[in-house]
Amino acid sequence: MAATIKDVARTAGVSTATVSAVINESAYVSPGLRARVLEAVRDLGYAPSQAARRLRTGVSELIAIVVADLSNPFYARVVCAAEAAVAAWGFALVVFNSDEKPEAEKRIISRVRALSCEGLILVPVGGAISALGRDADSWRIPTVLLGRTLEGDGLDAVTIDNFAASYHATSYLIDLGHKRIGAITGPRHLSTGLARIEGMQSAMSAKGLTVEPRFVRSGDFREEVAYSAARGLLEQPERPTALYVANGLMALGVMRAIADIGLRCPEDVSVASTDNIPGIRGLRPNLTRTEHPIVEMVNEAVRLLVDRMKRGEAVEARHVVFPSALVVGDSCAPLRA
Amino acid sequence: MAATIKDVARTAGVSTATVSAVINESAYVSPGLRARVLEAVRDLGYAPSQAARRLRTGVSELIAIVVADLSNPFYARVVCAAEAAVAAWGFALVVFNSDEKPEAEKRIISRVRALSCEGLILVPVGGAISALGRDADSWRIPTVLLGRTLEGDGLDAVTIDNFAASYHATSYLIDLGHKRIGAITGPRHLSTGLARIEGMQSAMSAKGLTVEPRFVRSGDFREEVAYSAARGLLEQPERPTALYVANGLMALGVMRAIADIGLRCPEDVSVASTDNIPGIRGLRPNLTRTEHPIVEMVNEAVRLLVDRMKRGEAVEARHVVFPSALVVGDSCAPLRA
DNA sequence: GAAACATGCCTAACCGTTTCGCTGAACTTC
DNA sequence: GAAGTTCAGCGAAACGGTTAGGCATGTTTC
Repeated sequence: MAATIKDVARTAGVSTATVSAVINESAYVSPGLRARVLEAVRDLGYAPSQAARRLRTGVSELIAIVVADLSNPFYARVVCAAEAAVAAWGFALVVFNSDEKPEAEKRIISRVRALSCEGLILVPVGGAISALGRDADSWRIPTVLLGRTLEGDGLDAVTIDNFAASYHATSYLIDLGHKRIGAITGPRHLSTGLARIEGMQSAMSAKGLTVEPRFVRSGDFREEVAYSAARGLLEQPERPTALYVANGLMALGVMRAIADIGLRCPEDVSVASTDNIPGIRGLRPNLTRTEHPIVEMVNEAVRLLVDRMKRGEAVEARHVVFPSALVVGDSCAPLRA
Repeated sequence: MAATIKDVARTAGVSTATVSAVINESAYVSPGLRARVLEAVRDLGYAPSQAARRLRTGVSELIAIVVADLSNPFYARVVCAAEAAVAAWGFALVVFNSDEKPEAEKRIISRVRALSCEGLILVPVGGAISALGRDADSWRIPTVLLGRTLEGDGLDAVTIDNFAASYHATSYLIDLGHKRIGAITGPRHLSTGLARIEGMQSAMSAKGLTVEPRFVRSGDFREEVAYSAARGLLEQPERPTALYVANGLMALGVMRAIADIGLRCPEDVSVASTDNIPGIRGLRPNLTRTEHPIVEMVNEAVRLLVDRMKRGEAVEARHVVFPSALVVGDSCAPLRA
């Protein structure tokens, strides 16, 4: 078995209290003993049992993150950033994938509670609210929503301005002279999906244009469906001259579809999209897209979460919105007369 | 504070042992008492403390994964697959990123132990052995190595045949007539890095060719260094006509470098690489590469790990090697005379 | 020089479970 | 009806830490 504090105490010839004091630097210990203790710790490869410490002090050093689609490189980056952010606060990160399934999300959240995680970072898919427990008596794990919001939840949230992101990307296409602009959207039932649709439509009507339904296909934020949708869209007799794609993963599919059909980007069709995933920089042409400050978002989310963990339900729910920046590549060309 | 098992016992007028028996269904309890206990549980809103349970039973339902570079989409996929595999066995996954730093890896491993994770999936960077404790008396967490191996560790491992992968990719280039073949390699101190170098060299010498040192640059398996290395390599007065790149992330950088220099792939330079990351399919030209069966590998790793957790050190260390498949794209062209 | 205080470490109680061994009652068996 | 068997339920000892309180020392203060 692993070494315990008693083994260390015995080896160093001191009491467990002294070992504890050395480990936690919670009391003065003379240099001599201190050195002996540290040596014993090293020799035995001792690491304090988190379970015991938690039982006594009430702190588990676990924060859970539940993402909606771990196979999406965007969320993989989120997890990467979260691991770093959480580690900086002294926590370890438990990762779950709800795979966009509300039932899975519910199951996961009760599991998170059973594991006595101290906090929860949640990219919600919709099944969450009831699972989190809105009843007054049932205890809620401190939670921060990431990327997407829920209606009337009273939870802290960190998002980006999705409306502005798609508005800008679409405006950019319009300013290049495009009028027949199509879209591969995300699901309407997600706050991100909806806001990006609305942002695009707003940009269009602001310039007196309309979005033709036949130029719009709804995707699921994943690559394969977007690929087929793009093929369907672009193989019509009359096709849009530009496309707004609601996320990066779908943009990969769209670019592949364009190439497979034998069209050229940007000569035949301009493409702009939202969100940043690794691999998108490898695309040729270089995709014009709005990028999200993932690391900053996640850091802020963890900051809010840790604060909430400390202060409990006392504080009002906070909602931090990050701006996204338009990164101009060469996937968009002016409309040819 | 939350109710404890003692509160429940007192309320129901039974002992804590009985409450425990009811909760866990670990022993027969007469219907009458059982009902009283359940009622008390409901009234008090009692939920067992996982921490106490963990301390007592030693089961944490936690498996840790430590990857060498979480920002590499390849490992992000590994984590994704691991989450699913581990969940299927009833565990939750704690994710750590050693960021290719041996000291970080050491620190993380003692943390894994402190969290009383029951198993460890490790993509080692080298600092691991001592941290895992090779002394007979110090307790080792059940561990399976993934992707990379360590010398004489006696640990279970799941890898791919890196030698064969680079051998095949290189042979493919040679068969197209290329003779001046360059390489962007991984670090020699990693088993993957070394095996891929050796596989390439073997393929070359098997066909009577030699690898010219000036055509080789060593990378770090990341994009940026590979980008610069490729520029350096290809901007020489005399440049290689084909390039073997030791992983997918570096391939993204290389393709970007080729485009930025103004060369064309495959007309001016052919490229083949190893390993699969999402986003690589979006590349144009479509990259010729060897792909790894990530999901199968990870599933096998988890299977080995769970088995090891059950059987202890009794079993001999097992090493499972997966083959990789050459996926031919259009990033390689026959050498022009 | 005795009282008061500071220092440095130890002893032991406690956190909330699970679980082993035990008790006494009820039920068989001859 | 005494001895042996079951069996539901209990008491208490772990599990591995933290920490309040205590106890020898050594040092200051009048």
